[in-house]
Amino acid sequence: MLSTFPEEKLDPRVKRTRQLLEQSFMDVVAAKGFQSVSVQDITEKAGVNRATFYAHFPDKYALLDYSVRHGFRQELEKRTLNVCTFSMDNLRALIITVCEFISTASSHCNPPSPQFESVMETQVKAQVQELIQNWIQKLGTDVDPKIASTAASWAIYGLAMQWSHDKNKKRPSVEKFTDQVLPLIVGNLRLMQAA
Amino acid sequence: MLSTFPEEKLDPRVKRTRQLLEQSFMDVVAAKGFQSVSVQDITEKAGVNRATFYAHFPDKYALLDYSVRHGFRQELEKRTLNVCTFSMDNLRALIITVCEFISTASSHCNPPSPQFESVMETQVKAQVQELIQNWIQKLGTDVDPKIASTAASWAIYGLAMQWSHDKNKKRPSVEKFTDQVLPLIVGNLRLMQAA
DNA sequence: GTGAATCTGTTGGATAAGCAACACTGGAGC
DNA sequence: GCTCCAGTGTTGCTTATCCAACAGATTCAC
Repeated sequence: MLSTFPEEKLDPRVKRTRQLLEQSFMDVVAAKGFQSVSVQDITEKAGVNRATFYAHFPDKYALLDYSVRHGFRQELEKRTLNVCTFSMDNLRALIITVCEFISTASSHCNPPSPQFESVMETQVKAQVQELIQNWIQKLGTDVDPKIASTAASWAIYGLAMQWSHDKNKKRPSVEKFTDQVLPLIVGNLRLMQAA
Repeated sequence: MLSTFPEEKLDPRVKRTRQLLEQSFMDVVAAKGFQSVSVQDITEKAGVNRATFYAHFPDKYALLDYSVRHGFRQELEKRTLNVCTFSMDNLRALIITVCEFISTASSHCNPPSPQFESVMETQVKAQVQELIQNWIQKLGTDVDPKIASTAASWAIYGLAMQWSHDKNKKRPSVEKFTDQVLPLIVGNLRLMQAA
């Protein structure tokens, strides 16, 4: 469930440590790129013991996973998309969120890394799919939630990816782009009646 | 000694906790003033257990003490005044530092509190005195370091206080004010030959 | 005044984080 | 090939922090 948060009633020390590691991770990845970053770099900058890192994550890939998942979830929370039902506005907001997240996230990894991009794709798509599936289920239509949400999440991610990697100086704003592709996604969902 | 820092080789957890408490303390004092702030307010905002607070400070007054002392020391470090010898420029920088510290610090306590002002006066004067005494000793003049530094620190604090509480719209800039009072302080020190 | 509520310090036991070692791996330079 | 070096995981023990509970103290409403 996307709306359940097992990390709310957590030992403050744990929350603190994860937050320090996450922040440090983003900083140091922005500075050196993901590949050349070591666990030592991360823990040193975070002021956290290296052994403590391994008590939380098996390796730096797990931290990458966690950071992306957590970061995107926070973006959803910011716009309360994690606790809402389907509407045209919410779908629109979701697409914008994905576009902006991909755009800022990939610019925060220098040099860019395939690992990084891959993890981002997996995590973001999974959460988008889960969210949309939840929307559909609450609507109670005859559309298969699993199928439709999968199609939509892939489509959204693909489009967002294309937009965020568009180097053309005439690239439309997120809002313009989203309004352009919105009908397409709705078509995927076949939920016109609920808009 | 002002240039010794017993808090450098400290358990990271201790450093972290103090920093969290200090930051939280400043935030919450800015919001509610010093008097009406409770230890609970501070620890809650800091995400630190209340029992941990008492492991570091006997009460909120001790934290006030620590915060002011530490805050002013950091301002000195920023300008490397803690590791230098006497010069006209350094004395000038010191006076400016005191003016600005008093000014910003008292504006960060709403409503203003006599307790707060009193602690600030004690801590700042003590550090200024210690620093100037150190300067004089390294010069090796025939001026009594203790006497001269005491006079100077009181004078500087008094002047800085007057400047920072000056509500007149024609109040001079810190630099102008400092240049105006600088000869006066140098007179106190009788160190003209070293300028 | 009386009770309710809130804040204060303090305690004992549970748990996370720190630290200093260790053996191991993989790459760089020679 | 070889050594050297830097990074990786892992471990046993120490220490700081958390937590729930406690008995006063203070404040406030009534």
